[in-house]
Amino acid sequence: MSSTGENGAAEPEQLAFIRETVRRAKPRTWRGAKRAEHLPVARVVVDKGVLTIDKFFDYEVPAAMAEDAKPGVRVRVRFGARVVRGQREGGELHDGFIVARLEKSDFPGPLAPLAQVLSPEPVLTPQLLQLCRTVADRYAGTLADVLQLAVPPRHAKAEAEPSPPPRPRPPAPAPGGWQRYPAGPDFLAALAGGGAPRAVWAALPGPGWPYEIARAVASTLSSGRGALVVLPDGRSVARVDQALTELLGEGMHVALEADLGPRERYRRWLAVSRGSVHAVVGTRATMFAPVRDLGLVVVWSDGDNSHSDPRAPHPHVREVALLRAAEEGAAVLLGGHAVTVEGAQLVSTGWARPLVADRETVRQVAPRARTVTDQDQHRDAAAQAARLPSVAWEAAREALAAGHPVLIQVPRRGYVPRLACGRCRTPARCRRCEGPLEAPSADASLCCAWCGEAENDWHCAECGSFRLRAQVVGARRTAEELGKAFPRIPVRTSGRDAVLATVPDEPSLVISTPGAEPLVEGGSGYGAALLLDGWALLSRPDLRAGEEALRLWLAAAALVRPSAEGGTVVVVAEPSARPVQALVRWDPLGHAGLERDERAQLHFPPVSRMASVSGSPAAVADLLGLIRLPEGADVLGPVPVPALRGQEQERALLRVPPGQGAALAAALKAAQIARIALRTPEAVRVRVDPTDIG
DNA sequence: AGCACGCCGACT
DNA sequence: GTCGGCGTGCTC
Repeated sequence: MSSTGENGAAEPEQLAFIRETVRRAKPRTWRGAKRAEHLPVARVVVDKGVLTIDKFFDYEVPAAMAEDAKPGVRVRVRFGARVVRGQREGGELHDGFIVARLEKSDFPGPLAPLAQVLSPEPVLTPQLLQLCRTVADRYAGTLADVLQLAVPPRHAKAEAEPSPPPRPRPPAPAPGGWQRYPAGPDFLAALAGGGAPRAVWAALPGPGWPYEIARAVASTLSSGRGALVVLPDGRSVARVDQALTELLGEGMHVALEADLGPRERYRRWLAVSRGSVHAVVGTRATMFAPVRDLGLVVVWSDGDNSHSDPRAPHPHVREVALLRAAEEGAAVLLGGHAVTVEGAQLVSTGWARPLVADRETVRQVAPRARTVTDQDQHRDAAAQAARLPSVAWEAAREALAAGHPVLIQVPRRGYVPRLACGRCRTPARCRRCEGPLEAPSADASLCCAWCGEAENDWHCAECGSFRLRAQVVGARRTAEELGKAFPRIPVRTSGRDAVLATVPDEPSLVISTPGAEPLVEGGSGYGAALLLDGWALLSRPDLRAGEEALRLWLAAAALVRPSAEGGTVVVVAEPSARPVQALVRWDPLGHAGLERDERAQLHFPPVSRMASVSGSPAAVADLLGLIRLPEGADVLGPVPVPALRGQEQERALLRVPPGQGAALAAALKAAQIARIALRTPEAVRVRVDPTDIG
């Protein structure tokens, strides 16, 4: 029954036909069929998350499947059968993977036979299974859920194609741009020598970082091991893909972009799984790519939210990388222009070494950064028309006069508080529930976006001012206003729906939301960057607001020419704020270290570990009543949170001291299982490492 | 989740 | 006696 997977030379049409037949045909029941003589039991992970709560199920291997039913292959099994008049009947067909072949089962009852081996391709390797198990445990999730993230859907045509033969290992590359980092050449040498160094890398500004990543990959390949690079978006994947092709030529690596289409994606994934390719670059799902003999894991810009998977149990690429490196003995390179608090934590515990340039090099390569508050006098009439502080206006004018484009970063609408104090920028909040205030129409009175309570005589809780400042001005209107202020200078915008890849190196205004900044053609960089409305980023009600603001600023500033070539960054924000200071000094590691120390004192993650539990008040209370928390755990809340689909919602945060993260996850999982057994109807959502802690 | 088995009250 | 209430437990 392995027709679709045989390496035969069937024509495409024929394969399509076979696939259709397989899908429609009702698999045999195999009742009374001969069973396999050797290892007649297949242990199966059934793809049915919640209700089977992470148990394996044993099935009998019919003799006809003895060859194909290897560990790692996809199978279909009947599950939930009942006995009618002494005979087993029915049971729903479910997909699953064989995890082991056994001589006998420890299940006391009679085993049902496997219904079907979908394909003889062993896609779930022992290492991948182990990784998924570890990730599921880390996030209090089920193995089946993680498998769905880790193993791409099968594509029969792609599977029928042979993968190319493996290429010989390349020679170790020269250090190149790594020479700019004192510890860089040694790091590469360790990779080439088969070692597993671990580093947190504060990448210098400029277009070099994809090439540094490519050299780290090439060094690892030269040791005969494989490498994995995970980036937050398709644009950065394309840049590293390009750098790898330049350094290693075609065929040494594959890129797993999201927009490939299922067939090409699976074809490339199979090339990795079959060992024909040893280097992979891609977005978050790439973290699970079954690279053989893994020597290096690279995560670029680990503070980027795209590294957090939106699907349960929400694993984060950085955490999977660390778990995987530990399991497979691989090196780790956690890089970005910014450094996350988690990165600083790895450095402070000594688990990873910092990979940073010395101050002198940073001064040479980084643009000059200036700060300005937006209350500064708009002396210049043109600057006033553009709503720009005059310092920013001057910087833009100089860069344009020198013949270079100017980048203007504008926070995305909806990313920031809707209304804030006109004097001190403190977000306007509801007096009853702390929700954000909003003005439904231009002249209507204020009301709370969460609880709807009207607010008729607002004044600032911090400074007492009665003046409100409206929402951040979006990219579109900024473009219009700047266009008037700089007549005859082309204005281009790049944003979520229409991202510009590059702009020419000529005078123009490039207005962009964070993450959509175009590169300047020729790799030379912008003459200046204006980072507008910094107050809005800094005042977000989020634990990570400062870290995130700095990350977005550094990403934009990294595209600007060095100060020696006149490159200037102007950030419109309170000059004394810590992220603003870190931008001026270009000291991301120092900033992350300070944030880490502060979080440690406040018992916040990542030093402590947290999980959130949310759902109806009754369901949350129920789970909190059942859970047996580890020593030293705190329960914060529950507190009401904005209603979901009209249902009242609460959320509690659970917090454990360092080293108790695994115990917390285990306790959460046990409590979830207990709840299902008690058949409490309403679901609770459990999230380890919640991202939106106010 | 479904869907069986199991141990106590009012019916033909 | 026995039909059926849904509490409890299982699904290989």
